[in-house]
Amino acid sequence: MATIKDVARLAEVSVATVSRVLNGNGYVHKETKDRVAKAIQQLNYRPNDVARSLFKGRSKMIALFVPDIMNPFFPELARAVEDTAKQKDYTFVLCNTDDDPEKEIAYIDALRQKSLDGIVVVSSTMSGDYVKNVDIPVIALDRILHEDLSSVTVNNREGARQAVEHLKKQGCTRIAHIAGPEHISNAKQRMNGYLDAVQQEDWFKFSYIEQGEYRFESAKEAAQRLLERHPEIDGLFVANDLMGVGALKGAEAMKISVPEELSIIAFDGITLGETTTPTLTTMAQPIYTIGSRAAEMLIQQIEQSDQGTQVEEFEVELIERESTKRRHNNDET
Amino acid sequence: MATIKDVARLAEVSVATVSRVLNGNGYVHKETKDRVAKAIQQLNYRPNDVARSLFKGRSKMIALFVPDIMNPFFPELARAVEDTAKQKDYTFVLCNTDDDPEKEIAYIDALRQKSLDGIVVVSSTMSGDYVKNVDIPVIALDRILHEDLSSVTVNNREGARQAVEHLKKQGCTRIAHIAGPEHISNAKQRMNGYLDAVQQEDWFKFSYIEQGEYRFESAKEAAQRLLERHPEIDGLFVANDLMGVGALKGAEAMKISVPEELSIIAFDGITLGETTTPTLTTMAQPIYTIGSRAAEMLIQQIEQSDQGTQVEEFEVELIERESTKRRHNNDET
DNA sequence: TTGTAAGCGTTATCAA
DNA sequence: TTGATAACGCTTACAA
Repeated sequence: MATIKDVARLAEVSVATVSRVLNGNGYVHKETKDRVAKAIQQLNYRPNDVARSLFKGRSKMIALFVPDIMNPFFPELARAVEDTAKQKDYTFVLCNTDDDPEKEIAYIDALRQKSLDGIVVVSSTMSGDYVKNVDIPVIALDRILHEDLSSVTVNNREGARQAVEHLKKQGCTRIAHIAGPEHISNAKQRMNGYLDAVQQEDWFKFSYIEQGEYRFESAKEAAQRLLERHPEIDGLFVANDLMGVGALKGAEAMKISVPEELSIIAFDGITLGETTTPTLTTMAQPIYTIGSRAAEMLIQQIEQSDQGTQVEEFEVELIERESTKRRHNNDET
Repeated sequence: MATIKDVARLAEVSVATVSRVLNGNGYVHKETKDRVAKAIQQLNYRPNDVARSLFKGRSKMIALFVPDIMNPFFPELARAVEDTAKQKDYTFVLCNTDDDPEKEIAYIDALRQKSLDGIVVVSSTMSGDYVKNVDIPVIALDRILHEDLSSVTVNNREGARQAVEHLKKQGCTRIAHIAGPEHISNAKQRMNGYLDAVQQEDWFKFSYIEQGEYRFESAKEAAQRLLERHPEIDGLFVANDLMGVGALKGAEAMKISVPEELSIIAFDGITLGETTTPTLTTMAQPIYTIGSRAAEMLIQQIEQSDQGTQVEEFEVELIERESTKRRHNNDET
C-alpha cells in the first residue's frame, strides 16, 4: 500500500502538503493541489486510518450492543445502525452481550483500546453508574438504562394500553397479559399500560398476568398455564411478538382457535408475525427508524460533544392482522 | 488513559522493558517484572491497540459480509462468527452488502484502510478475480465464490436429493421444486440435487420448477403459480426455509392443506420453520458450526499465512416436522 | 503557499 | 538484563 510519503515524493512536495490537500486544510496552490491529486490517483493512495486514529484518538467506529442477534427483534435494529454508520463513514461493530454485565464491560474495555468512538446499547443489565463513567458517548436504545443517559425508545405504556383497548373494541371481555422480565424497562412499561387499561375492570385479577421472559418457549408455556387456569380468557395482550408467536402455539396446543375463541395482540412489529398462521396482530414499533435515529444521535454526540442528554420517544402503530377479530357478543358501533 | 510511558515512569524502567513484560518477550528480571506488573495494575493500564495496529499493520479485526442481516438465515451465522472472533480476541465488524458488488468493494476498501485482518464472505456477486487480489485472507461461507478460495459450505446437492427422497418415501408421486437464484452456487446445487432425484421419473417435467428468488413473497407467488398450473403436485421441495414458509402461505391461500394434500420440505433449518403452522420439515444445516468454522479458518490463515486453500463441506440433516406426512396411497415398508 | 519536525503509543533492533 | 531509539503513517504547529 502506498503511503503519504510515496505520494509526496511522486508529486514532489512535502507530506504536509499532501496532508493538506487530503483534508482540505490550510492553503495550497491550485497547481500543486492538482499535482498531488494526480499522484494520489496514480498510486491509488488511501490514507491509513490506523495512523489517523492514533493521532486523533478517534477511530470512526461505533458499536451496537444487543443481547443476542439471533433474537428476531434485533437484526432490523442492527441493519439500521449499520446503514447509518456507513452513511456517515463509520465502521460498525456488533457485540452480543447475552445480557451479561461482565461481557458488556469486557467489550467496552476491549473496544476502548481500539479508540472506539461511541456505543448504541440495548441492555437492561448494564449498571447505570458504570455507563455514566464510560468516557465516550453512549445511547440507550429500546430500553432505558439510566435517567440521564440519552435514549431512543417508543411509547411502550401508551402503546400497550392501546393494544388492550383494541382487544376491548373487538369485543374481548376477559383480557390477560403475558409479560416480559420486569427488570427490562419496556416490559415493565408495557405491563403498566396493560394495567392502565384493565385495572378498574371488575373482572380483572392479578392472576391474569403471566411471566413469559421475552422467550418463545416460555411464552408458549405461560399461555397454556393461563388458558388452563382461566378458560374464560378471550383476549391476550403479549408483551412482544416473539412471545406472541409462542402464545399462538400455546393456544394451538390446547386446541383453542385464534381468533375465533381467543384474540391475541402483541408488540414490536417484526416480520415473524407475518409468517405465522394466523398472522399476528401487533403494535408495531418503527424499528428501523429508532435504530437509525440512535445511530445519528450517537454520531452527533461524537462529533460535537457539547450536546446534553437527549431523550426521544417514537410512537407505535396498530397493525391488524388475523389473530384478532371482532367478537359477535359485542355489537357496538 | 495511561500510556506505556506512564507505566515506565512509575515502575522506574524504560518503555522497552514494559513492552517486554507486556508481550512476554525477551528477558526481564523477576523483580522488575513484578514492579512493572504493579505499575500496570495501579494505573489500570491497557495497551493502545491502535498504536499496536499501526506498528504491526494488523488490527485484530475481522469482518463478516452478508447480503442482509434481516434475512433470518444470517443472524445465526453472525452470532457464530462473532463468538469465535471474540474467543480469539478479535473484534467483529458486520457489513450488509445487499448483494451489491459495488458495496462489497467499497467495504473492502474502507476496511483495508483500518488494517482489517480478514473477511468471511457470504456472497454470490463478488467477482472471484477481485477476491483473489484482496491482500488479506478471505473465506467464502455458505456460497462458493471461486474455485481456489477457501470455503465452508454444506453438501447442498446431496442434501437436496435426500429431501426429495424423503418426500418420495412419504408417498409423494408428483414432486415440484421452488428454486433459488441460479447465480447463487448453493441454489444451483440444490436444484441439481432435486434433478438427481426426479429426472428419470416419467412424470417429471421442467415446468415443475419455479423460481422463488430466495424471498418469502416471491416464493409464495411461485407456489401459487405452480399449484395452479399443476394441481397434481403432492410434494414440494423448496430451496430454503424462508421460501418454504412462503410456499406454506401460498398453499394456505389456495386452500390446499399441508401436509394432507401437499407435503412441503425446505432447506436450512432456521428457527422460523418452528413457528409456522404447520411447522416446516427441513434439511437442516449446522448453521452455527459452519459460521464458527469459517471464522476459525480465517483466523488460522491470518495468524499463519502458510495455509493453502481449504475447502470444508458439512452435512445437512433431516428434521421432520409437520409439513410432511406419510401418504396413504403408498404403503411400502 | 510550502516545508520541517514533533508527536500520537506501540514494538523491535541494537548496543550496552 | 536493560535502555535508547527508529519506525509504523499520519496531522499540525511553527518556521520559512
